[in-house]
Amino acid sequence: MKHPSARPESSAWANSALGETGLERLAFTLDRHLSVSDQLHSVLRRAIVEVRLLPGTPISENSICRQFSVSRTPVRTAIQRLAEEGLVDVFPQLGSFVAPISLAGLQDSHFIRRSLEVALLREVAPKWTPEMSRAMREAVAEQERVIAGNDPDGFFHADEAFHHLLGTFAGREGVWQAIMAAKVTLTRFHRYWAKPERLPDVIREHLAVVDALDRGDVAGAEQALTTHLDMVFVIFGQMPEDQRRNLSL
Amino acid sequence: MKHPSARPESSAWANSALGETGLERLAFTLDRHLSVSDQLHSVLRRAIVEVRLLPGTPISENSICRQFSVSRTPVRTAIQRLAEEGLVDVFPQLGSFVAPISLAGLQDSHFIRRSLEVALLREVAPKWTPEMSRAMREAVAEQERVIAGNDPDGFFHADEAFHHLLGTFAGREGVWQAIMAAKVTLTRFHRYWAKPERLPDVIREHLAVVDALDRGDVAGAEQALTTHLDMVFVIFGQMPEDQRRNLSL
DNA sequence: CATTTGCGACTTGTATACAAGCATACTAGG
DNA sequence: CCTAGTATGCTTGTATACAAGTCGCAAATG
Repeated sequence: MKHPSARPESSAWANSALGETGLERLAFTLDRHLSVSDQLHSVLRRAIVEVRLLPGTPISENSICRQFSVSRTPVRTAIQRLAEEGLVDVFPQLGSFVAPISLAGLQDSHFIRRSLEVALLREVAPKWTPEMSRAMREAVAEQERVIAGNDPDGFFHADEAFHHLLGTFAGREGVWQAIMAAKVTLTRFHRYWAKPERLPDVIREHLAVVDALDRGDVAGAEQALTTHLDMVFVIFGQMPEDQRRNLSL
Repeated sequence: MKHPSARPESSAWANSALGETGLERLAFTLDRHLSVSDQLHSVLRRAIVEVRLLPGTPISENSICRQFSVSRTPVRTAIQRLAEEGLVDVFPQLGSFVAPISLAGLQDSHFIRRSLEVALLREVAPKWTPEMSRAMREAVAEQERVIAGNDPDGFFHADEAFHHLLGTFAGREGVWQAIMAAKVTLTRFHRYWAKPERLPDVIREHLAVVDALDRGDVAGAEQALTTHLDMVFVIFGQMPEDQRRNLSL
């Protein structure tokens, strides 16, 4: 057995064959005045979440050392943090690999995210104010602007900002951070298989939530938010077989 | 300024004055065949969660090195993991300290835990079976047995087992693990200020949930679970002022 | 006497060397 | 040709040395 985890033999290995580890694109000059491990953690995390590093890609400590001209210690620190977040699987004496996007993980991630966001919504609804409505509609407007610019990175950011407002309005920033941590797997999936043609629907679904809140229709808002979030499974169902193989299911 | 965090000048410092760091009781011979960092992480985590190490206690890497006769590397690894879990605050060039139990953290921890457990309950209720009922009542019976034996450690374990069943019945083990991670702050609080006289009430509240589920009364079960979990704030309100000072509020 | 300045003992961050295990490729033998 | 054993290069885990920053106390200075 190669190693305990199911590792896709797909393009991840091809990538690692031609380049160093598929990280050669991560050109990033780091500031030696700040913590090296923090910067490495940030760079690697973004690369994994944005699926520029496919699931199963080997993460060689030494390769990263050579690439950034630092010692193994801060690299190890960064990888250990990623492992703690569930983004990297470490197999002693074998290697470290970008964690797979499992169906089970996706379901757990979705369940937690949906439960917590609905709970936030229920807290916010009774205190709903016109200012909140304006702020959320502004966030949606920002999304529309970004769609026009064809900027996927910007859209994900704007989408996150919209949902973040729920946490802000509820006065529970800590809960939002927990949501962010839990929905990482979900985010990776969306980044991996996002369809631009769905973006207008996202806009509509977001507006449906705000409309219901404006009407004071708590149940309707909850329903709208739930169906919006559950769309990920519709998207998943539309994913062709060969695309699924790059995930571990 | 000593360091950026609010550190209580309470018994934590007294402890660190007389002993090494208050860790001298952590007599624990570790197995050199297993990962040293894993074992240290486990030992320290238990000590913090069970509040044998009070909030604010300094965690000196070198002290732990001397105590267990290992190098700083695995000690650092363990502490970094604890920092990632929010159990330790690390201040570069200053020191590492057992994280305070803040009121905000307590509220977030409670909110997440309650939201997720209620969500699990809603999933389980429609598929409720007599076998599930029996399993939960057995868990409660175990708690009653442990109460008689005056074993606080055992009670917390049995209590956790009861709630764990919800995750098991829902078939969402990953969600339960997230709950476990989120409710750490809550657990620390309960361990710090648990009153034996409340234990019979816990039994009753648990049974109320099971009774409602047996009746097919989903709303009632949800209500029972919510009030049970919300009891932590009643307990908090009963805590005398001088006891609160050991927490950072 | 009050203030400041420098020394020393701590802290965490980083660099490097060594130990131990696993997978693969190669070689010798059947 | 096939198989078994070995050698080599990889991986992570651990140990140790050094760098850089912070705090506190003590001594020197105004």
